Amino acid sequence: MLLRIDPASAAPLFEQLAASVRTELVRGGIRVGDRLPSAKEVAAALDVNLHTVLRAYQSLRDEGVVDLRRGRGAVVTDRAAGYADLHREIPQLVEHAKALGIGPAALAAMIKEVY
Amino acid sequence: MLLRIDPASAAPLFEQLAASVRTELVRGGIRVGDRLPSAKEVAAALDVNLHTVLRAYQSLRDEGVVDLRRGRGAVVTDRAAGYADLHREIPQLVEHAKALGIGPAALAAMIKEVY
DNA sequence: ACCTATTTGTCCGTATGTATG
DNA sequence: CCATACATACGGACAAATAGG
Repeated sequence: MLLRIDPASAAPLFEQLAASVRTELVRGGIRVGDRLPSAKEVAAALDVNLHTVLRAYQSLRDEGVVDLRRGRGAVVTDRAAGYADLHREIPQLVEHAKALGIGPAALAAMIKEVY
Repeated sequence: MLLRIDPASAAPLFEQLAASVRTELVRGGIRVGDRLPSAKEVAAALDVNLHTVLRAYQSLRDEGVVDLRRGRGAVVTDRAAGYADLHREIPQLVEHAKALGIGPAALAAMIKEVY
């Protein structure tokens, strides 16, 4: 599992952190039932404030992605299973696009269009 | 409009504040399109921290009750119209209950039961 | 067009409380 | 009982958007 933040990004740190967790869920680096590293650890590792990490975790909790409890930490709920599905679907889609000679920008544009 | 907090309550201050706003919406003290007092004002009036009020406002924003923007403040959205409906329905229900000789505790118990 | 005040947004720091293991 | 970890609240600082003069 690798949580990252981009100091150059304009996005708030806590959103970057939450997005990083979601990306790991899709990538398979974090799975249902896993416990996220404690906010304290993440804060120390990324050199951000503890509250910033907690806020990210709380937003994930509000989304239903993790179960957040005192003394226990943040555990990925089964409601995050959808991310694992994307974990399978996305590479498949990319392969199909490649076979058709569709580049990443064009594919992304199509996704946005449909969305 | 009268926002209140109960120091004796175990509920978090920011939730009490959000609840107080919702109550005012139901009571009719705040209506759609109204602008809530600035977080700074509320903080000073209730002697709580600015961040605590902002957190309450942000939770109301997450619920879609208010539109929160820098420099402008918190404006009640039309999605809060449901509260105004309760504003009409509740007194009506209470009147009917009174006519039937049903006390407040009994009525509340019925509400919980049905809920 | 400019400046200023207002107001929320984010981040950091500190402290204390509370549930978990 | 104790260490861990999140929950809340306070405080300070700066940024960014908005409104008004």
